[in-house]
Amino acid sequence: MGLKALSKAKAATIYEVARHAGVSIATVSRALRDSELVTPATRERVRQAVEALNYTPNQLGRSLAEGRHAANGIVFPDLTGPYYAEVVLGYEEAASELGRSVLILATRRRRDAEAAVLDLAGRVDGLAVMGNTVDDTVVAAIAATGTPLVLLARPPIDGVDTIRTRNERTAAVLADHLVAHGHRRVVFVGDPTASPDMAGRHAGLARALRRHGLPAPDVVACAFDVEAGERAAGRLAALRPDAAVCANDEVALGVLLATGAAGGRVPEDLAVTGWDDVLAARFAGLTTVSQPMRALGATAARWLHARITERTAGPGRAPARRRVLPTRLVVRRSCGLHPDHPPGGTT
Amino acid sequence: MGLKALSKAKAATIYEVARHAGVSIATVSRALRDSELVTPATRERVRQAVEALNYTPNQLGRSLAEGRHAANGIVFPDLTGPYYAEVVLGYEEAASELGRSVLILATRRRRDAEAAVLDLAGRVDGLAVMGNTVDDTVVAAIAATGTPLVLLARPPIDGVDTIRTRNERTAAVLADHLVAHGHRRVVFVGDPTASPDMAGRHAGLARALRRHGLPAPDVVACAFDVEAGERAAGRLAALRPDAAVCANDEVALGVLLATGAAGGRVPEDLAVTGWDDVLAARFAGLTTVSQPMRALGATAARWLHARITERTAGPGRAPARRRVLPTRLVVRRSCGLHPDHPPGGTT
DNA sequence: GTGAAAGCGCTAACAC
DNA sequence: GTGTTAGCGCTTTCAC
Repeated sequence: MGLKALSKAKAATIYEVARHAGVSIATVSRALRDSELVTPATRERVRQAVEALNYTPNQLGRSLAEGRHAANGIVFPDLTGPYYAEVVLGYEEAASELGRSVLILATRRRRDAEAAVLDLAGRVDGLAVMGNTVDDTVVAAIAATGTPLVLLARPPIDGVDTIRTRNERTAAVLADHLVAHGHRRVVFVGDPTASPDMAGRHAGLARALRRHGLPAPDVVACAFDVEAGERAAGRLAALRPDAAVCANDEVALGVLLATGAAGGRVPEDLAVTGWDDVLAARFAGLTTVSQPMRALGATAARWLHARITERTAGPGRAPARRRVLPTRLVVRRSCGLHPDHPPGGTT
Repeated sequence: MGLKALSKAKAATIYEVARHAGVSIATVSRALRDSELVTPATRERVRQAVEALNYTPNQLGRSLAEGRHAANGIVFPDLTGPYYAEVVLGYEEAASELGRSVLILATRRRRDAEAAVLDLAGRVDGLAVMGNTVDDTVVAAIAATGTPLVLLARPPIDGVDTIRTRNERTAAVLADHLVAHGHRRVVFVGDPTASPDMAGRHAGLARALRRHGLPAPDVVACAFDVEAGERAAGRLAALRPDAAVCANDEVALGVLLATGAAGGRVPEDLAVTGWDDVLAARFAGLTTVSQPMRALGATAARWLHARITERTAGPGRAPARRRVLPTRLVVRRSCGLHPDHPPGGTT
């Protein structure tokens, strides 16, 4: 409404294209999509008008008329570290192959995560929600509106699809491995209450130790980054453990760093393991667990697509799906010296 | 149109809320936003109706009416490795603080990147486009529609805001450092033509070497991941260099791995440097360059916001902005042994 | 094959 | 303070 209205370039609309081409907006719309119902000559006129006016259809108008967003959302806590980035990447890749845009939302560092997620839900046809972001009431509210949802790495909710990665069982395998190395005093470094994944890792560890007749692991609570791991190392050392099973690789790398700085040797004085198999784990010789993060995201996108299309075309709603993706122990030298895994090996 | 229409939960609209609350849709709309223009009693009735119907406003309708998307887009090649993830994170954080959703688009592995970017442009109020994604004609076409744009890590285009990180100058500093270590035969591992960033790193290196009276660096072309670096190591060794300046950390880590596997020692037999300062660089003792990736993304989001708001409120269009963010050499042991930087130091 | 017109869900004048 | 109504840009019957 100011003076220099000219300076505000205004995107062309379908009306201007229609006028420029001497046809109706319906014809323009058809020429841009229906293909076969328009004369080649007309189509060409429209094409030229589009070109001349540098026209790009406004997706809002289109989506509103079509009753769909052609977009999916994904909610995750953060994007630091490769874990979430990989999941998002897998999701984006699969979604865009299915012709859908992707909206992202990081909840960490956000006071109004709940409102943001609800808002996001109003902008998409389907939504993936990761572990530690918003609580079940929010998820349930969204599900109740009919928006297809898939839960990633979090406990199932009635009627909602869920995909997780194997935590308990692989944690138990890891524990068996540590026990085979002769480690007896095992400590869990991380916060079992912070997310379902963490709870599962801790539970699997405890279960396996008990099976071996060993006491439950002490827990050194800490956040999930390298610095937290470094800080936790002191409290950890006070417990005089044989092995530190860390909640993820970042924490394990922090423990590695701090232990080295304090003159301790890994694995001779302390075995250390992580989770995720980030790139740095390879260079630190860290024993860890690799997860199919890309597949997690891609599966979510495909399931959502199925749900979205079944809403309009399908014979009704299929029952909620559940899937647990396998994880794999990656043995390197930080868990103890192996004859068959020479130190420095990078698997 | 099927039989079981019931099974297709339909999101409530503002009309149903209005009917349920016994008011008009305008009142509902106001109660949901205007605040002060509605009686507390009315507001409460509306609130209850919203709750009862589990109503979430459809953002399409809202945005169409308001003439804005309240969303920003960002286009990047990929999300593997921390580089882009960090940029995207910084962007998302800043954008969501400004009340905008974020749409992402990865162009790698996409045959129709151009169409996808144009489509994205129609879904947002502003768009950030990173280095190696689509070419200038696409960018120019979008700019011509009036959609605010900011270019990241790519050469400026007339009238479009651009933010880059310092490549040439820091590459020269790195080169000086290598020369000070006594290295004379320096090879660039990477593809200078692959992106503006890479071109700048190569150019800065060449310039500094020339200044020292040394020949221009040989180039071992390679892609940008660890495996590419490992494969490049053979061709690299054939050149018998003193130092390998790698295009990024992934490549450098690949060279490190392959050199070690072949029995070579770093830095005694070969100095190696990277770029980006990924987490693994710290554990590999890799000399590298750290970039303010988060700030890159955040700045982009803020500039876009300013452009978007000036479109409707401002006194006209401000001239295109340019910014180069500083980068910093991170010296570790892979570039040569320092008295003041003991091997194993992690800066 | 093409045009006219009715919405899609919402906001914002403009009345009352 | 609240209701009516005219769009926002597009798709899609329904006529011609």
